[in-house]
Amino acid sequence: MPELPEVETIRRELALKITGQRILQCIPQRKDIIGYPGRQRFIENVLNEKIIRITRRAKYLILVLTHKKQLIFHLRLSGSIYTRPLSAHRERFTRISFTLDDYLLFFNEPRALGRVYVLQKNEKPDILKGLFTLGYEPISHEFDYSYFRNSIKDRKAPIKSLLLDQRICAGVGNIYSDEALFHAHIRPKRRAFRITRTETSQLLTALKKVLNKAVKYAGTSVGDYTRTDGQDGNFQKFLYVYGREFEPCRICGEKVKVTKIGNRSTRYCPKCQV
DNA sequence: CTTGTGTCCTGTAGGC
DNA sequence: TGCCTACAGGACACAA
Repeated sequence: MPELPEVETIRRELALKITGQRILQCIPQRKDIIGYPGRQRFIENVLNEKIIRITRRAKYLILVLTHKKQLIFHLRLSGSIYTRPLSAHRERFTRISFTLDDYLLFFNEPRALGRVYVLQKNEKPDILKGLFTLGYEPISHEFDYSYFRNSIKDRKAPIKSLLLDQRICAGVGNIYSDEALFHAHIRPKRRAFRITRTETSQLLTALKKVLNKAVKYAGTSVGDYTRTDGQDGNFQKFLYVYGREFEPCRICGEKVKVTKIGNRSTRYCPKCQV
């Protein structure tokens, strides 16, 4: 499940290889992989453009092309992006591939929910409105106490749901929301308006710490995520609750519990988190 | 506007 | 062994 740290890791690794490369060919293997525009226009817009730089916004990976076009990937649940030698063959779950000057670029997505988009300069299609309504990223300096406090203080939704809300915490997903709540000693079902100022500040710190550390360790490899070279990330060694249901809490030994919040499985320690 | 629920999609794990 | 169901996950549509 690629969240901010995983996408950032992919961005860094990809940037070293494909910055400056030209897109010579593009082969969508599944019609629904292209989110915008239609298949024909997508291919026309991308062909023969050069990759100027690679950026990231929340969980969106953005290749900035010549003419200020943007080639945007969203990996959703199980997407991965790889470079391969030009001689390589497409893989089982390759949904779209690009031939560059020196590499093939594969977008693999077993669940087929990931999408790729290409935008002309200043284009903001409705289908990508998630990208244009993002809040601040918790690792940014704009994501400070007053921003966070104001975003949650009058809300009665469970705090976990607000951490997953991309309009508030851009880039946070299921792994890091559970981990941050653990480190802040807050139960995920707590109604946001019941979180005290002190706890808000603990949660803010925990979010920043967990995400920065996960970036440093090249993300968390559980399930489908691997890096662009096929190596695993390393943050899974530092998980306290995610993926540890029924195991003893690393702090107090209590059995880690799992529950559902808004259809999302959620792990927490009933003793460490209040 | 807010909140909660269902849907998309498909491989895999678990039950029988 | 093999079939069936539930589940995982992020984003979004939709209802109340």
